[in-house]
Amino acid sequence: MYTILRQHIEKIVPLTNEEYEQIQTYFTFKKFRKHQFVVQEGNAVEQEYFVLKGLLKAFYINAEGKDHIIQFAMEDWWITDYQAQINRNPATLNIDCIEDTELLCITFERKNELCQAFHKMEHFFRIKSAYGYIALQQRILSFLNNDAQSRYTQLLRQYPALFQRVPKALIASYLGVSRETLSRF
Amino acid sequence: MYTILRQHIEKIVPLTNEEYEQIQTYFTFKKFRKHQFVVQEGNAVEQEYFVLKGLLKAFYINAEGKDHIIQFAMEDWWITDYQAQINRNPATLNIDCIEDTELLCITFERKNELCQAFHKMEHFFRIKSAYGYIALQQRILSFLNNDAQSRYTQLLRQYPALFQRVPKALIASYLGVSRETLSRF
DNA sequence: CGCGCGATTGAGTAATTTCAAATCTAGTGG
DNA sequence: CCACTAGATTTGAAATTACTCAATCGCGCG
Repeated sequence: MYTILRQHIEKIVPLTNEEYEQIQTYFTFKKFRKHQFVVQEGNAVEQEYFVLKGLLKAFYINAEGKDHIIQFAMEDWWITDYQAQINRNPATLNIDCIEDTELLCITFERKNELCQAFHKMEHFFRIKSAYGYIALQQRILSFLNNDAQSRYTQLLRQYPALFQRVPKALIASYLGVSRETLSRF
Repeated sequence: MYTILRQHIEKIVPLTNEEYEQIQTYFTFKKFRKHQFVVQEGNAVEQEYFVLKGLLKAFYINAEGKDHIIQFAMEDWWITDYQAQINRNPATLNIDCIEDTELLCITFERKNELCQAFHKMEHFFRIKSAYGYIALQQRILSFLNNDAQSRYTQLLRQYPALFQRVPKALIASYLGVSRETLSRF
């Protein structure tokens, strides 16, 4: 079922009912509760996740024990430790749930099989990756170009929904600013 | 022939001679000289570029006229203003040659046709994009996690070749540091 | 009421920027 | 061989930005 996944895919490639029927079978459903970890540093990363409902963060904990948020993911977003997954390394990131969350999960192998079986899906993921790449370029640009304050207002403009759901300390971590500095904006 | 392109693709998908023969025809060859622009802000971005030889930089010029380097590209790398290309917008980036450069060029449409005709190539570009995405995540992480100095030494470790070919002012621009600060490391 | 979490405020400190000037280097022409 | 120039790099000093640490505030919930 999961019409949210179907709609998400169909933004890029149209699907017949039969195709979607098939595609769906590559995914498994899983529920997580607030504060629960989906990926944990040091462990193998088998799956990639599509968010049906809820909110997660991916973060890195550095040598001094400080954490930096690399990515949020809410409904309609994909998330995992891609670096670890592709290279078959243990995770360097942690991913946990900021809210109760429902995910569709697909393993690296199953995703490859899916792409092999459906050229359409290979296309879909190629385009998705390209959009992801562009989004990260924009984020890098905002590091290069803007000071903390304008990164903040820019994020506020781009994802107002996030600010309703996430404590400001996490926003600060995502922007690379201390929470004190952020609260002075 | 362009064996560098073939080898580059074959790091991810094996090709028969006939396949490569075909694939090659989707690209056109073009030479640029040092300081020449490949993409210019405000213009349409038709092509994506694969570097056979030489060195380029992609940069953004902000309202105050300062420029920030988003990407370097040397042999074996792909470059264009992806944001502009995918969304059919005028370029917001500039790309110019730091050295005399030889490129293989492919238009957005031809790349799509190539991916349509060769599932293998769609796969290739999906994997390439994923690696690109990961690399940008790492770069963001180094903005979040490290101060300017350790970003510098990290880059030095990762791409020593770059430092032989690029003036330090450009490295500074890439790292988001003033050239004066960089020269004090 | 009081606890706990998130957010804010203040003060001192560290990192980086800016602007200006000095130095270095490679290439050119006399 | 030398003087000269343009570009790149370095250095100095003041100003700015953001950080850290510590304390305080505000609010919802048991």
